[in-house]
Amino acid sequence: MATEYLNHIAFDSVVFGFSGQTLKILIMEYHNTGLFALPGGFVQMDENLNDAVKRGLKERTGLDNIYLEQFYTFGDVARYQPEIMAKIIQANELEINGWEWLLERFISVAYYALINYNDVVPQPDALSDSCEWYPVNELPPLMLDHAEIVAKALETLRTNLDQKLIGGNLLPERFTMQELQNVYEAILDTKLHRSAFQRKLLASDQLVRHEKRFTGKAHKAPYLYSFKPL
Amino acid sequence: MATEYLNHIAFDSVVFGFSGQTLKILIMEYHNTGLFALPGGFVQMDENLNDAVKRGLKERTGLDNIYLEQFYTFGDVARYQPEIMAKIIQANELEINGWEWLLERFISVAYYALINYNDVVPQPDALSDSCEWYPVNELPPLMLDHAEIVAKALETLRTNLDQKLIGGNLLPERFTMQELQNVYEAILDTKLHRSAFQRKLLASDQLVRHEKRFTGKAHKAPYLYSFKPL
DNA sequence: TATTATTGTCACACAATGTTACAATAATAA
DNA sequence: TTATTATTGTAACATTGTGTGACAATAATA
Repeated sequence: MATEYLNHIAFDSVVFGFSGQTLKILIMEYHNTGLFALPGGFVQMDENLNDAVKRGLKERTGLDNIYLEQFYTFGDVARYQPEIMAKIIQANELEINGWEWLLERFISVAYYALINYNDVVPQPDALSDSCEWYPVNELPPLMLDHAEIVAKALETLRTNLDQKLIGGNLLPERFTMQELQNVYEAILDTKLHRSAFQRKLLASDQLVRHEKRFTGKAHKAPYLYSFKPL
Repeated sequence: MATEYLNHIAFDSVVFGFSGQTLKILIMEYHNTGLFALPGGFVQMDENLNDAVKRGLKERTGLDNIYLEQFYTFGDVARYQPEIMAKIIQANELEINGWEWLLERFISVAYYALINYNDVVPQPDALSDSCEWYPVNELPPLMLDHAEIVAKALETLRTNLDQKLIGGNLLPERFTMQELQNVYEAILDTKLHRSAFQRKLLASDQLVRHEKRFTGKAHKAPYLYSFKPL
């Protein structure tokens, strides 16, 4: 059991979703410990690192084909705090035998994922009570260096926003220009000019225009768009 | 001896230098094997990952305070090829006892470094014949996935070129605009327009202008510049 | 003193973006 | 049926950034 994973290597994932007007991420809480953490996991002996992360996300979200990007590897000695892992193991009333490898030092490769909020019912794992969405600026205190990991994920997401077609992965297949702008504004944490935003995205040749969406409100109905397939 | 390093974790560094008109990187060759590799190393039990990389670079270049950036972590199963490590150990006539940990699977965290070519006399280590500069587009065949690592380093370097003050780290303290443009052209592998390049860099407010450099040639002498300290 | 090669800078064209304005339109109210 | 309201799609203009070419300044040589 313990020996099927590569020692000293872990991964953590920052799973972004968009709901209401805010950017959210998935956070897990361990049984009876008050400890909050990013969903993560370990790499099997015969498994590619990237595949391990996909497997972990599938377990938490049920989704395949998730947009996923590796962004940094955290390897400070300060993240070695065996007391915390011991606490988690004890809170689950597990025999410490067979779990000693969890008490050693880990280097963690961090990924971020972008998913459609509505496609997912977050699933906790055996060690955790819950796996829930939290707005990025209302996170509970996170264990180890997980707050730093989230900060770096956000930073990377922002700098990648214009290059990779990030916006669409956080929305349903079809969306209005206003909805897309809301996603950009939530990620960048700034207001954008409606006119310039629309012009820029239409000129970028990434979008397909579809039918209008009639919401019943007393104003012009917006077109729906989708991202062109690669 | 073997137990002082974290198992399964390695690092590789792509060390960039600039000489003549070309971008070069440091490549090592192992004794009696014909194997070429990036300089790398392992992480001690009580050492930060970033510090391990700095230590490794210090051994190869003699330099402290190197500009260093982590860019990706390589974790495919395909990079597990114990025959190759066994060949290196045997070629050095070492007892296999005590080196078994080298025959296991490794995940490698990759960094790139930017250094002033003239400050360095590359030093091989105990296992290697040489540590030498190679132009980036005239590399020997590299072992494992090291060619892929170099490709990704170059890609990252290019996208980071305008944001981080990369240009200066590859040159002496003071340089001419033409020299700086040569660095940019070597990194991007394109020709740039002299006038636009000069205007852009002067407008970027990163440079300080110093005295002129008189070379003895029959034309106007260029100003010397340096990057403003952070 | 004229010549040569290179540098620093300007001028113009064109593209991208910030900013404002306005017509089109879906539902409601008169 | 028509006016009203809120929002959308797009055009217009200003500002900024970059591609391109031209030109005067200048360090050494003929």
